[in-house]
Amino acid sequence: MDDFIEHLNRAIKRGETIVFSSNCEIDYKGRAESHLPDGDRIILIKPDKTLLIHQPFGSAPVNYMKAESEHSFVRDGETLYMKSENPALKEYLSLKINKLHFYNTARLEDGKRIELSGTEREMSDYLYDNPSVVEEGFKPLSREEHTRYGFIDVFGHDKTGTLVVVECKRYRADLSAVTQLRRYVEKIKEAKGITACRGIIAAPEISANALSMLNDWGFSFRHVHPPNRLKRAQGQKKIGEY
Amino acid sequence: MDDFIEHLNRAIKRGETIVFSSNCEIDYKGRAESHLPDGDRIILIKPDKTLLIHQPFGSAPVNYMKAESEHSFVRDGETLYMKSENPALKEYLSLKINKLHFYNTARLEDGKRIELSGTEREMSDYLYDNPSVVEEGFKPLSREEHTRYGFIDVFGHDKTGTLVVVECKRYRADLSAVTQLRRYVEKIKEAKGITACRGIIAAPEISANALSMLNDWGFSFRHVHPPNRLKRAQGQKKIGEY
DNA sequence: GGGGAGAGATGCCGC
DNA sequence: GCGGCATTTCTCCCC
Repeated sequence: MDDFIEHLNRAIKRGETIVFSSNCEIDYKGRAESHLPDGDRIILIKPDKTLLIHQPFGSAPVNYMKAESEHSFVRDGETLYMKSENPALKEYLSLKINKLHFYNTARLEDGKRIELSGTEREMSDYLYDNPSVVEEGFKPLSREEHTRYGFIDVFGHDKTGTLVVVECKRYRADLSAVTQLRRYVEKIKEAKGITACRGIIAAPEISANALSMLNDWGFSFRHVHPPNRLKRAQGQKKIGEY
Repeated sequence: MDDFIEHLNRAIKRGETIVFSSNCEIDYKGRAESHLPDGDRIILIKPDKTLLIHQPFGSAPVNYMKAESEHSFVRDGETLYMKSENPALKEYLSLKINKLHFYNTARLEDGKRIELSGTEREMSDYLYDNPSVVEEGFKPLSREEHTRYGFIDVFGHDKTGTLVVVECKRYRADLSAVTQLRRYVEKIKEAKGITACRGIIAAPEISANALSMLNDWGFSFRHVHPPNRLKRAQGQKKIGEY
């Protein structure tokens, strides 16, 4: 066991990535507090000292520690533990390893960042560049306009000169999207000292309750889909072509 | 390579958990669209057919597929791919494996669920059971009261009989917490046909802008910490005791 | 580092 | 399934 401990602690120090699977129990204390009784899990320690613990189901880690934490394998009698702490964040985690199923360490290198398309940001760019999609005669003035009470996706005026706030959602707009829009419209009215300012939600869908709230407050809904405009290298295979 | 493909495809079918590391390129198309150039990553396939792909930094997976997806290893000439699809969600992912660093498969069993303490729910329970923490003379009427415009954490009346809506936040309350509170207060006034209803944010902290907005609307802030009341088995070691 | 908001958010609970 | 919302949210961007 001591050789194993020594090997893994050295791998951590070297900045290697460590994956192992074990039957374990987990205690965590920090922003919240948790206990997880024994079961089989996958544990991942990254070079940036992020720790992730996954159960064999679900997308989200059941426990984790943020980057810049400190991890070490220690023994207490015949029992093996992995202890993690992040003193700066006052977060602590203890993993009691009942049985080790497998482990691997490797020096991994990855300097690339994901290119993502179909975001809300692209949607507001699209509306800024194609204002008639919002409505005939719409003239955009700014994107991502920052106010002290939040920032506005697209801001402009309609064909009559009335100011318009557009809030984009890439999926279904909900109640909070409507209250968010309302907050911006009120703030614009206050800041400009005017009483007329329209509000528009631009999204592919809106929930029934959100639509009803939207109508109550005199705002309107515009059916818009987020664009997909990911540029791929010439000749590269597209998904589904295999 | 064919033996490897056969081995992993069988492991998937058997409901084993698969972890491997490789230099790879990733394309995804579904709710959004993404491309990630070559780099070293960790890939995890769970028995519930969740797929997670991690770069050697950060907490969140760079790409993933939800549970109930279909995964298979295939070769195209001398190149190895892992393809995933979720027809129901119209999501597709392709992983081109340039070099395999290591892999493991194992049958993992875990029926336990995490016990978590320090949540907002516990905080509203605490205020419901200890109303004087909200303010002297506060009488709670309900918790998690569901309205068509959202549900209210704690609802009651003060010592003068005026209705009170309490919105809890386990960490720092922000602008959206205040607009959320406002939505409830307005809805209560409308539903009950009254003009007097107070609003209180109960949280350990509140941002300066949120506090200013809170004051603008005549609401108030109550400094409250979320309780930590995780019950541990008698005699079990607490964290930090090692 | 705080503030504000999006996310391919995920997960939970209620209807 | 949708709806509404918390999350040890995480991540990004801007001040």
